[in-house]
Amino acid sequence: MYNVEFENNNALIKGMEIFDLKNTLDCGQAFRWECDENNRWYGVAYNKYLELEKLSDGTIVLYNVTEEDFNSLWRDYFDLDRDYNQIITAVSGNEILKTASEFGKGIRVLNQEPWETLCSFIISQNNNIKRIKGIIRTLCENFGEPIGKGYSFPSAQKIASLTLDDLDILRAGFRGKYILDAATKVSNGEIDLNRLSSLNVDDARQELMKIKGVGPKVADCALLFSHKHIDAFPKDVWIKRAMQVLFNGELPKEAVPYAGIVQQYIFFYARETKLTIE
DNA sequence: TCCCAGGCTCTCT
DNA sequence: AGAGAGCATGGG
Repeated sequence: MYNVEFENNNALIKGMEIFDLKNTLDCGQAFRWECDENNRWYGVAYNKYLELEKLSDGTIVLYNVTEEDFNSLWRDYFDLDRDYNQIITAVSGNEILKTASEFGKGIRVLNQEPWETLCSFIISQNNNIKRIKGIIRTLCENFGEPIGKGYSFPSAQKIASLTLDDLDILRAGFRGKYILDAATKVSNGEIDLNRLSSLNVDDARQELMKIKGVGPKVADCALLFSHKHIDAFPKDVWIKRAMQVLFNGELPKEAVPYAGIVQQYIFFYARETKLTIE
């Protein structure tokens, strides 16, 4: 499927056909990756700074990573061991899914840090991606720790120690109180994020919805993007529109086993083609 | 200027 | 259970 070579402190991923950096890192599932003028992506995840790049021969280079970090962190973060070709083939029995998945081919669903993901998607509600990124950047710059050319995402404990006034700097509006409630419940153990991947998706969703400002959409994003629940299917305004226009409101049966992955293809397809109801 | 954004809470039927 | 207003703020 792919193989990895370690050379000069870099990890070279070869033969990884399905891995488009832009479509993966800038498709709205993560908000903190940036690309420099040399087409090199950089960011922080799980308190580690990383730079990465796709070479012209298709090799993906992760710069300055140990074999240990690659195997214990980045391999899972980038979902490298999932066979996306198999999924695309399986859903292509439906013509529209074939089109959407070919269009978004190269997207990988990341396995992100649970608290960061939950907090980020709380911020995302009734908001646009540009402003979501701005709020999260301000949050990290003010309350996280510098790492490389970036910042760590502040822990739930750290945020729980702040007041609503402290969060004014974020300009997050009504979401401020939701961020604090989430931080409090996560840091005092009322919600155990590490347990969610072992629960069924409905129980896990209910657990997250104990937090103020967390409804089904935000919960499903957290479950899909940081708890390996590919059976979660977040329904935002784009997906609702696309489902109506493309599928008459019902997800094709081919997609059900891979609902979360397919959701990303549909979301990407809908946004990139500026899908509207006509 | 106005409408909208990876929604949710609260209230009223 | 379901519908609808209100919400903070800034992007387009």
